[in-house]
Amino acid sequence: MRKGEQTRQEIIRKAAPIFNQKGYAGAALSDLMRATGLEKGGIYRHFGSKQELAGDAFDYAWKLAMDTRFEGTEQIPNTVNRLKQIVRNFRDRRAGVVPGGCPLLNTAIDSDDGNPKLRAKARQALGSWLDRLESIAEEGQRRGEVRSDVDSAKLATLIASTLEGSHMVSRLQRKEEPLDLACRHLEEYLETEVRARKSKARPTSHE
Amino acid sequence: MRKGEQTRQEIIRKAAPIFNQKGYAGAALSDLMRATGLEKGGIYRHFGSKQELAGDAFDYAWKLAMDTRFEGTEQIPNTVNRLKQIVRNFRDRRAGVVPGGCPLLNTAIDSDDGNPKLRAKARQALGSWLDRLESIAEEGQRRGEVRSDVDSAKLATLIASTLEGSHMVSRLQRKEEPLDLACRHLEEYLETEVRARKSKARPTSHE
DNA sequence: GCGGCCTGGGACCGGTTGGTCTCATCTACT
DNA sequence: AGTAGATGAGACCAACCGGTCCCAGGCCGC
Repeated sequence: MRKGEQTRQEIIRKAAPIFNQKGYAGAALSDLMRATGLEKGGIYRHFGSKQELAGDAFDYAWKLAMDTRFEGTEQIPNTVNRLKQIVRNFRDRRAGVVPGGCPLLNTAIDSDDGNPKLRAKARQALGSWLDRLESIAEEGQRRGEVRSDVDSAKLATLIASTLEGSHMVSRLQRKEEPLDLACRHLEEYLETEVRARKSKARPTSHE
Repeated sequence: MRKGEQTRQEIIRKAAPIFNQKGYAGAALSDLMRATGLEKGGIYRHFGSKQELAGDAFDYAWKLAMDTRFEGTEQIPNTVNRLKQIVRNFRDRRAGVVPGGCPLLNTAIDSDDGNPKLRAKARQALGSWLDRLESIAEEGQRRGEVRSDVDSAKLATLIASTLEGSHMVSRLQRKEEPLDLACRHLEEYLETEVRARKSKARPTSHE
């Protein structure tokens, strides 16, 4: 049972960039065969359908993206600084991740009309991302680092939306500026509208 | 020569939603045949290839989107108010436009890897949008309605990025909130960081 | 090291793809 | 009204689509 699972993972790894770049309909079995070096039968031994493989490939790509975006942020003590670092990670650590841009953005657009299974996965992925951002903001409120009048869920949505939108623009223009701009905008917003004013709140130790 | 052109436009009109919803690879000739009520030969009489039709369909969809987004804004005298109305239009006037969401967003993602012709069209479309926003901001600066330290090009990019990103999130979640949230965020930003303070500047007549 | 199961190759399948071509018909100009 | 050119139907095409299946060979537990 070992070798098979190994091959399965390898197929997912090799297939993920294909789906991420060409979309579900655009990624032909022949593309996946070339990328994996396997024949059709070899692939279909491990997956019931193209759809199933696409789903697993998305999960793989998204996990990688999430890990990268949150990498090295857990140990940042101040929650606002942590959010700022997550924003910066989104901008800076795009290398190493699955080629083709953000899997969430790609899959959301690709599956928006006519692929409910993949759409559900994208939706769930967005949810997991928002939840993580939201819980950081909530933690910040409990610790007095984030203003109490901030709506954590809305803040999370605003951050994700802004990053994804500017990511799309950056990719279309093939320049960093739009994404960089959005990051700086978010950082300033976090600093001026989210971070609690220094007051009677317990002194916050900076990063 | 008249009837032919008429049919051609009709094909574009009917094809645009198909391409916008299913993407280039996902839109099959058979889909276009069903939508137009024409046989393959009837379609190919007017277009040299699927690609050419897709290009024309995108142009049509984008023109419609732009017209809708700027509808009724030209006559707003104050440029900051005009920008705010454009933001609100993006949120409110999505009905009537080509189904499937923003053609720019869809085509940008769809063509990002492997369809240079469509990608160029998307890029150009983004450019035309940014230019229009930018020139409004510049007009505002000339008239003292927009702060002189605002970078018009960056402002345009920030607005477009934020709207597109939240539009994607709204479509994925199938709820208005994220887009509405982003709009309010942009409106507040325009009000507090872009609009010139009331000072010695000539008194601005409000909408 | 033997035996059985797991694995992957590749022929094969019906359907569909984007695209071409021919020809009857319809349109529009004179 | 006559006619020449514009138009659209639909048969046809090779290539390719996602998917199935069987069998030879490799892997692994005994």
